[in-house]
Amino acid sequence: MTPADLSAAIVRIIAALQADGRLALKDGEGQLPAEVVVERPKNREHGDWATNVAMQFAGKFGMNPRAFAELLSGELAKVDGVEKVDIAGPGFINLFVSAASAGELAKAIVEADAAYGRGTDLAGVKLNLEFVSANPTGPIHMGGTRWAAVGDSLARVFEAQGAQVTREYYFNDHGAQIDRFARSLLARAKGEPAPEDGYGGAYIQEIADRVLAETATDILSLPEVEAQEAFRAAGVDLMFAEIRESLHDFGVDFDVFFHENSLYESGAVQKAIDKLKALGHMFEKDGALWLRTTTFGDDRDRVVIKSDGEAAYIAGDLAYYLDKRSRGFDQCIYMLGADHHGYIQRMMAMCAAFGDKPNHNLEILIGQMVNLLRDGEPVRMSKRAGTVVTMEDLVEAVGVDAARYALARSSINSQLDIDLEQLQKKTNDNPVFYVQYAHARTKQVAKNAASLGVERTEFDPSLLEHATESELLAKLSELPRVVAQASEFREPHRVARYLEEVAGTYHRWYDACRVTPLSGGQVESVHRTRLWLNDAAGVVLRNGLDLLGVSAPERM
RNA sequence: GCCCUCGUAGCUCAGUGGAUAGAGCAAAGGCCUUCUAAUCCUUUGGUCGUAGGUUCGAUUCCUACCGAGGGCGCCA
Repeated sequence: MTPADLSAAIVRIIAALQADGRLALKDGEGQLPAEVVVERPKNREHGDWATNVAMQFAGKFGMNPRAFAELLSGELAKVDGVEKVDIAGPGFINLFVSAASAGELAKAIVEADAAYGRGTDLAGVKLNLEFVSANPTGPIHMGGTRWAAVGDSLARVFEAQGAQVTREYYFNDHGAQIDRFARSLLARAKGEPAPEDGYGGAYIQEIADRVLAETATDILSLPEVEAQEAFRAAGVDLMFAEIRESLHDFGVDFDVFFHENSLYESGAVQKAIDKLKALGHMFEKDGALWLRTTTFGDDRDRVVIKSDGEAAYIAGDLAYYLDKRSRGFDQCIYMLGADHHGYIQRMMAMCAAFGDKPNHNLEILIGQMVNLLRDGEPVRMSKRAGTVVTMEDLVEAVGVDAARYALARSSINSQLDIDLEQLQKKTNDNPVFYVQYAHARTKQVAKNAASLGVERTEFDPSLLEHATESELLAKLSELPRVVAQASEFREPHRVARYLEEVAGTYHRWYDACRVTPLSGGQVESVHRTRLWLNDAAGVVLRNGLDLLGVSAPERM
């Protein structure tokens, strides 16, 4: 009996009561949702599970919540595995299930193994998830690192719901930003200081040196313009290779690296503009070509082709969106930093102008900034001074697992403070180790069990009657719902928070219940049965860590 | 001025209408001749920014205000 089972039972009961006329929806009330919320009550004395379904739906049937609860509870009490049903307060229905029916879950999880926690909410959906997308002017900084961790984890969560996900990285290697990068390389190669608006830092020196070493011609003897172009071309390649390598080492591999320029070279930008013209959403003014985004809720119209004939940034976005759609993606999700929140309206307007559905075909997730601290003091970062803390710096300081976990365990709506000093000094206090240790413990317990002859040769769930076993089973039952919610709300941090709860519940169980008998003791049914529960906890911890891209070590 | 996000324990953060608001860290104390003590247990710690409103019920939804960060280009 899991909460999902109980929820389904309640839905069935309501349908049956409607069928035999004991319940009737009031006029004007639509149909009821397919599932009802069954949760662990905060106070365990209230029961194993509780639902507020009576308070929510009684009105729709023209009843008061208590009476509705009475009607439901009579039927619920007949459900197999339900031991007792209480009604409390304004109409809470509190359910008590037998240890045997609750314990069945342990075996089910072990047998489902990697499939436990997966769902079908997004079965058959083709999703495009674009994240990081930093231009190759330097290494990935903390902001990009956060999106790499969160984005990849979100992709994994979507995949766990059956979606076919393409991880995509959009970049540009031309333009003002890149010019600054190229000028900085050139200046450094000549031994000059970084340009006023350029980039500093050791990586500029490294790239400049490598460009000089790996290029046959003597770049520095070329005319200024040609030299800069040589540094741009070679420097971008080297920088981008480094970025890809950093991401790969971070456990994030993109399916598509999309080059903005390809949209211009293929004529896709012109096609997108033509399409919008045909739809009547373009107009000319002051020598420029505009998209009338105000028709679709933007607060001002947007220039697509500037009066000097050059394309504005949004021109690429128009074509890029159409390209994604033409590749068969029903949903295109963009993860952007808070400094891009002003894009949302124009992007949604663009989506609507093409006749698509904003917030469905196009979805934008805005993530807040990462603040770096050192001993509680903000670290001032400057691209020019080269004091930017990068993905590699973070990984070097705390390792991939701790870095990904620290970045993925908080809501993207919140600014995140990362204190390098603290993470370096107190790695043992990092929550990721708490979770990983719990997983390692399940493995070592299983190993010890095997060596002492405790095997999963029998399973008697009625023996899982200790309070900590009830708690552990209840917690393990939540994984499918947590993953589904993480997917629905685009919030992978829910998985991390859940794992911390699982780890705590597991540790408490471990403290109270032994899988192997004390020395000299006989191996009994309860030991063999508990091994199933131990292994089930291991499966849940491993599956959850997988969703975060964090390793599940066998021992620590 | 307008727009977005945030404001919850000393710190970092969970909690998108339910019962007595949680975790980790920090502080104080307690358990290893028994499967991993990176675990566990106890204690201390709160005007959920402020003020209204919506309702059976609000940390959660609405409004205003205060505070923090970000954004309001024919830049990319």
